[in-house]
Amino acid sequence: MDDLDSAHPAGGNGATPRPRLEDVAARVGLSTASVSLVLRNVAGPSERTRRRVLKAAAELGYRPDRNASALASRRSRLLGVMVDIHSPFHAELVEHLHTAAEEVGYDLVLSTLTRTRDENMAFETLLAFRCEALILLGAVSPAHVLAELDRKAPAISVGRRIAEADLDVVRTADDDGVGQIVDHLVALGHRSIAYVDGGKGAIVTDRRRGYRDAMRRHGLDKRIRVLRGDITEAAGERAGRDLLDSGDLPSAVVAYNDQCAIGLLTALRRAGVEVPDTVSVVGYDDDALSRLACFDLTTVSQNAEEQARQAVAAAMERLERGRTTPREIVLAPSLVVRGTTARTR
Amino acid sequence: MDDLDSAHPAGGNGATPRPRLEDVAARVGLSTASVSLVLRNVAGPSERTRRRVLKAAAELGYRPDRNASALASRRSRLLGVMVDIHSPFHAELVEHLHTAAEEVGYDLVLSTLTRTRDENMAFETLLAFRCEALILLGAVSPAHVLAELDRKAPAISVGRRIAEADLDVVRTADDDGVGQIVDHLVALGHRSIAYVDGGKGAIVTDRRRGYRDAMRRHGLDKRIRVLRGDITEAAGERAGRDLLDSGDLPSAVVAYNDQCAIGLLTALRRAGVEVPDTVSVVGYDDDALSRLACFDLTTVSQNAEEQARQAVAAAMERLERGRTTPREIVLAPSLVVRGTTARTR
DNA sequence: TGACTAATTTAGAGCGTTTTAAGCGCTGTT
DNA sequence: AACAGCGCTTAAAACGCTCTAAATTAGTCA
Repeated sequence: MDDLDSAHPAGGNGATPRPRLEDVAARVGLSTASVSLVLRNVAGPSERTRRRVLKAAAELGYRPDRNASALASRRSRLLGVMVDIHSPFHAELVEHLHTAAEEVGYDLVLSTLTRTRDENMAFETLLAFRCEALILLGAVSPAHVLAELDRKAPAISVGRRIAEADLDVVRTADDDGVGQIVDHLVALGHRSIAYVDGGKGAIVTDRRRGYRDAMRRHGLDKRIRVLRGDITEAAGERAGRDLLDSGDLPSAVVAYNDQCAIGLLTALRRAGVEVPDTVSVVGYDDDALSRLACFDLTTVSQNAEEQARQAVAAAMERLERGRTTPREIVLAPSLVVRGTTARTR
Repeated sequence: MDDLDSAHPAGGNGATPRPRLEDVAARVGLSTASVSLVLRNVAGPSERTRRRVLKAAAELGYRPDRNASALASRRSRLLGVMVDIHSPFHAELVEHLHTAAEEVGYDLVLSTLTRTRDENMAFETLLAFRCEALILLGAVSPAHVLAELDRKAPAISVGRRIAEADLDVVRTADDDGVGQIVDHLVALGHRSIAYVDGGKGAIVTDRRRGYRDAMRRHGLDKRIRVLRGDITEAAGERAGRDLLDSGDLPSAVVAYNDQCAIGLLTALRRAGVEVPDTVSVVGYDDDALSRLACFDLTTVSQNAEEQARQAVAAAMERLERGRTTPREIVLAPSLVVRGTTARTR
């Protein structure tokens, strides 16, 4: 609207074109092949050549073109990651995926789920980038869709159990996690421990089972008490009110996740119930909320770093060592004791 | 480790190679040029040809190769976005950037900031992908670094005022936002309104100025009261205690951001001060926290959607209409009234 | 010195697209 | 008769890199 109207298709500003391999080569009087070798750190070129090439490249501000090199080498060295950009847990996973991928010489392409972008779109995007393997965080697509995707590029599902999955899965043992919570509470002297359920899905089932099994293990079969709940704060509040109304307050409550636990906490405190003095509360996920000083929630961490490492490792096995039979990697979650659990009085 | 050890460089599983343009062309007995035209929806090919090509492409499951097409067309149709993946506000921006970019036929590449990836790395990554323009969310690099980057590819800084910036900037008027808060409080009858400061930086200055100016505008010069604070919950708690200790509780407190406001809220409530009955509290940012039922914080929204739209629009002006002189786009933030503000008694 | 080997270097053919310019068999106009 | 134009199609040359195979140079030893 302001200045020259000459079409600037891809320049923006009248920038000089980026230097190419050829420009670097011309500058040192070598072939592009040699320059390519030096820049990729391949054995061959002499020490003297290396130095000269590196110097020239630096002077020119040369920056290799991913596209061209991917095309020529038939390797994109890209790992596609599907994430829910609103999830703090995914954020942490991505952080560790980055470092794990970097260590093996790969770069990440992120494709986010939004209100208008579903999982299929994310898959399309990642495939269009010619990612060599796909890491799917919290994928909810049916098993056969994932299996089909896996046929186009090795896919690894992180964080979700998939029955009869025909692809790699990396996850933590949710039943074990809840088991650890119950153990912790029992060790603190609690016997009357209630559980607020999640909505539905594989994870929900696993965590509930973890609660039941642990209670039985401690001989507390009769004290098993599962309240209806969901993954939201609101559901936690409702469960809290239900508990208060019942007139039979347990000494500890375990919630399906942190959000729900926080709702629960709010409801209890509002009613004048001291946490953890009167009732202990535990969540699950160790999300950012639980760390806030005003909640300081005891919870279970899903061990993002280890899950990320394993996911990348699984991708490498498929990509570089040709593994074809799917694997399921189940990690142990770890209890994070904070301020909402205390010894019974 | 399990099966065949034949190298599978980029296949993973023994997948059939992806169909190319040539395969589609062969299937309908046309040249790749025609197929390319049809697939890109370029005028020329006849209706009959279009149908046949589309059918064949669908049957083969053809998916164009971004790399090859970027290389050939010298246009990547990619917008690079630098984000802090841990920021909920960035998450929202990204969501809207996606839809805005899609509308103009561009795709997004995300490069995230982590503990081990600084802004320079993010820039490198985005440039290596040959992004046509860069959208930087909350960039803190010095102005000259950003200006230099802008020379390599049109760059747009979102959310941060940059003095003497030699690149496009999209942001909201922070002083105006705080001004709106003060107006709201005054309208509710408040006169004694304190402000808890942030740490340091351009935004902090703007918001503090907004507070001061608004107080003066309402003839409340004498009531101006700025407390030391920071961007954390802990800082908010400290400020809350300072306020309580001072023995001179204002009827309303405005905090630099939501985190700080929540700390403040916690400190006040813990001390038995009713919010909003005795003291009103306001935050800034409208982040996910403020919406939680247990806080229900009155705050100011930065209008992510509009900022995202403007950022993409600015990029398009540079890319497709050749604008070269930098612009600064300042949007008005909007007050979100929730439950922590009330009429004075 | 020449023959032979080892160490470097490079020509050139792709990679899967886009794009330019030319070509198809016509009709219509000078 | 020459040729410009029609609506469509296509051959072939890029794009910036990698990689194979072959060429060149340097080094060693009799």
